Amino acid sequence: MMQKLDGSEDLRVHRTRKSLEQALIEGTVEKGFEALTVRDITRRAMVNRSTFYRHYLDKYDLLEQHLNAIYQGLEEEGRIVEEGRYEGLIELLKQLQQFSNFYRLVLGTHSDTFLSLRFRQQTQQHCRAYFQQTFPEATADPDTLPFDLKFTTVSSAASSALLWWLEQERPSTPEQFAHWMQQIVYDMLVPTFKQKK
Amino acid sequence: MMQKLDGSEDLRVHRTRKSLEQALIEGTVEKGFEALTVRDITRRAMVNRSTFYRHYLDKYDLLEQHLNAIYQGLEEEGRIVEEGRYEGLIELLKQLQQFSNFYRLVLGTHSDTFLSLRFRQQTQQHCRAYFQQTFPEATADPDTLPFDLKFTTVSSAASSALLWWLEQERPSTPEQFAHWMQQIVYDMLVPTFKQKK
DNA sequence: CTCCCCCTGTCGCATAGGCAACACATTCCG
DNA sequence: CGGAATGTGTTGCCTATGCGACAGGGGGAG
Repeated sequence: MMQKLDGSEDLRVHRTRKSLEQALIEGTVEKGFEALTVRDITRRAMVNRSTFYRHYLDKYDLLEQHLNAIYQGLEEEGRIVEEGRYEGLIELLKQLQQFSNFYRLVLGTHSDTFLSLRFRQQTQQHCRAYFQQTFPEATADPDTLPFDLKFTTVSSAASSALLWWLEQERPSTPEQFAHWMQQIVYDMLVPTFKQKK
Repeated sequence: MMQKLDGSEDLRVHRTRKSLEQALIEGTVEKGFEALTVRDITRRAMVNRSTFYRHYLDKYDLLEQHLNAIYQGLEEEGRIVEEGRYEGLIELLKQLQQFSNFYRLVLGTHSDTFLSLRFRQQTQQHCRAYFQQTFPEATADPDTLPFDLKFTTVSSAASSALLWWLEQERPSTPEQFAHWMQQIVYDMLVPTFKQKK
């Protein structure tokens, strides 16, 4: 068996997954997510179809895992709220910007209902994890505003901000926008939690 | 042993070679061919360095094989001179156009001497093979203009035309330019060979 | 209805490619 | 000068991936 538990993957694995994600994005832009078949994806990625199934259950699973991966930088770099430290967020924005065609499809109002639903779920889930990690004390404390309430409003605001940014004609740089997002989130959180220190 | 002699490669082989060619092109554009190391190429291609050496002797070999591959469509599709049949040429032009940064470096007057020399050699070699195949009778016939003379002038003209096209600010479409090239080559060849029929 | 075509998942076997280590050359810096 | 750092080629072993075949499942046209 010998499961690899450390983060260092075999280079082949890394390359295969990246190719498939790339092919998913391009294919979705070209003919839409629902019309896209596993064969389409693997042909484009130059990966054998059987290999696809060694990594993913189906195209939905691929999408989900890809969206998960998008956020990992955020969690690793962390600490949006602290001074000037949001490299993770900037990485995320760069990824979104690079394939903005795709993510506009995923996020946008005209999107496939499945896709947009899934994306919002992912967004919320990751925001939740992030905030629980950043403010562990807030989760349990009954005196403050209910954690779930605060979390819901913040992640909703963040989603809207992202969507707004993606749909701009000439979007500002990831760095600039990251700064704005940081400010928004900061302003929302400070009144609730900051004074406790 | 069991050498694969048919054209159908293992998908992995195809993918690996494509990745390495792509990395060569991008790397050359970014930091120049001479400054580029094998490590650079393999890192960018997400291919292990040892795998590189299973396919190529060194970066020069990679370049040479890549340039060879570029022309294969020409030889397979063939028949530039015949009516409207130059799909191979169009494919070639599309490739050149897609990475015109790179090929301008390779072809251009300011290019690295090794690169430009190698490219011109390749061009001549493929032109020669092509013409020998298209006009097999001309090679031996002592009555016509010497084959080598004709071939030299034609391939030189073709190289200049290609370079001209690559250096245009707003180049015409591959289809349009292919048509022009066909006309040039046709006009050069017809007086010599066509009347023999 | 059947036939045909393309899709999905899954399998066993063959192999290309990853990894780690090697000797050796080179540059560069104290 | 000497050694750290980085590059080139090469090797042996292990494994992810390709290939081909399979059963099963829609749909579309006769």
